[in-house]
Amino acid sequence: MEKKKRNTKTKQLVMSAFSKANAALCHEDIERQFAGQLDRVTIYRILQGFCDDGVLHKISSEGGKTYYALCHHCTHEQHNDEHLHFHCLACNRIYCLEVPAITVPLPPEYKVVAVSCIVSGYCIECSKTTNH
Amino acid sequence: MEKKKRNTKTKQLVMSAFSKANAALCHEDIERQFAGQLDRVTIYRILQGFCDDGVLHKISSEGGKTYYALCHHCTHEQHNDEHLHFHCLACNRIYCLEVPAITVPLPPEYKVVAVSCIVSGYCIECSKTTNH
DNA sequence: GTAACTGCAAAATATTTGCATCCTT
DNA sequence: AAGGATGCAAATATTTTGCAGTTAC
Repeated sequence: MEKKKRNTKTKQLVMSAFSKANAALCHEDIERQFAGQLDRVTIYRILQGFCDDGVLHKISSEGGKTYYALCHHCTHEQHNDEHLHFHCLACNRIYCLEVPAITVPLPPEYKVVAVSCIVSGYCIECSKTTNH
Repeated sequence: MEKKKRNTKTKQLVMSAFSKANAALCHEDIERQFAGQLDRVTIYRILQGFCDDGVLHKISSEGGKTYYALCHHCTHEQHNDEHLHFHCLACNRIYCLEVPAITVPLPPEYKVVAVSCIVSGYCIECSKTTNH
């Protein structure tokens, strides 16, 4: 039997950060944003809990850091993580790309379960304002 | 000016592990393989050094662990990390795929610098022997 | 001989666990 | 009231830094 989850003020705070951010956030981001307000350990647990609920999904950045992003297309049963992520090297934001999932041309003997993909470069806004 | 690197016995040991493995290895893998022989800190430094030299490249697995793999197509100047990696969920090996780099269909305003991609599933060997 | 490399100690970070208390339902 | 959630302390794990002794060149 699964634990019944509760809708606490603390969770709402964390969720609000994601709603506003419109980008993936890491533990450190949350901790900084709610410094003095939220305990470090609680944040770990809430982030993990949201992942278990299918509300957030984990993204391991190229640098090895773990980020979390809202799941817009995921359900509790099925994580739809096939979508790509973009990491802007200028503004350093990581967010989900709304492009169709890529298909990798592999020999048919392979059984593909998931594809995790991060494109890095310069996002639309940063391409305009910087000279990359 | 760049530091002159030396070809030490310790580095040769670590390199031999990669040559034999034919797969990506993490710090823990190396540490286990040479337990009592090599210092943990030395391994960290050698792995980082090999990356700086362009001999190894880093792979951040979906689980957030950092793996290292031999660069067969990379030079010191240019890391060719665009190639994909495969993570077998049965034998747990991570290795480079020899398939052409994927192209992600993004709006032209994006400037793409690199693509990091891990396909997970069941490799050819494990697809045969297990019933996935 | 010189400078890079190594190993040990220790510091700095990051993550997890236990438990008493608090708060949602 | 019951049980999940939180905060604090502490344990554990991971990575980095400093430094003295060692070794490749």
